[in-house]
Amino acid sequence: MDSITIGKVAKAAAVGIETVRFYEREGLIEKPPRRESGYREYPATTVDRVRFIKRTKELGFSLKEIRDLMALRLAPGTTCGQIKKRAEDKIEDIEDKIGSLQRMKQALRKLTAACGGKGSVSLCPILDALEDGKKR
Amino acid sequence: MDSITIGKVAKAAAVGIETVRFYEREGLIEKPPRRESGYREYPATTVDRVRFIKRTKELGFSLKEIRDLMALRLAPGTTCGQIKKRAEDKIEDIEDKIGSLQRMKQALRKLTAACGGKGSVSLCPILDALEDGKKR
DNA sequence: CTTGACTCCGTAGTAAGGTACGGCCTGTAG
DNA sequence: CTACAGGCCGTACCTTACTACGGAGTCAAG
Repeated sequence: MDSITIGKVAKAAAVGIETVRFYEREGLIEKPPRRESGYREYPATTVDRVRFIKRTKELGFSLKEIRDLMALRLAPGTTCGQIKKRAEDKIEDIEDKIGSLQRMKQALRKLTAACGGKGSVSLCPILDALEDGKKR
Repeated sequence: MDSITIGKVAKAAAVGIETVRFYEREGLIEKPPRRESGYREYPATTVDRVRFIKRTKELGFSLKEIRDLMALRLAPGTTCGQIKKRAEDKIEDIEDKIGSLQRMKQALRKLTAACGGKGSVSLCPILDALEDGKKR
């Protein structure tokens, strides 16, 4: 008897019970067999699967991408290179996001640099610059 | 007669009409006076306001933060320094996000470096590492 | 005057990733 | 045997920032 209940899975993987049920609904984990009572009976490996999801999510993959990744793992003929490609694509995604954030930061830096911080809002160069568009 | 309809505001600010109505509902722009027919009559300055929202959003502020910012602008006694503080706080937010993304990227880099890209998925060091937790 | 573009409103849906609720049934320790 | 913890289900709700829809009334050009 190595089957465990949903509560144990959740606890072991450090997620909520509702999250496990949610992942099941979303097709991220297999529908487990049930007891007579309807209770889910998970194999111990489900914990690993949930942890996999959790870690992969932390690397910036969406649940959809994770589902794809797992399907890929099961598909016959998938090579390691295909997985690597996903990871490399994700690195690019992340780099794009970083670039975008850095541009935001630069723009904000310029604004704060222009603002001495003194005086009333009506003269604030930050608000001024944001509102520009036509006047001034 | 310098009042304009919602369509003109939307077009001039390059947003959808629904967006303008949405901003009104959300308290980001004033409720404009109406014609007999119910049509909104915007002062031309509304375009600047919508543009302000748009630009500020592009710098990473949420609509809620933008609402606060605008309230601050109207509040008596607000200093330019308070606005500057918001901008500086936002820079910090952004830096945090960048840091988090950089950590993700590093982790992904390590994974892809470990993977030659050859062989079947069952041996993929990427999937392996993500699943670890206990086995291996 | 007619036509077609514009606007009105309220409600609902979208994506993402869960979280919560309520009412009921089950499992188990003491 | 009795609590009480744990699990079941379906549905609704959360956040953010919109976007869409339907059916109606209105405006302006020709």
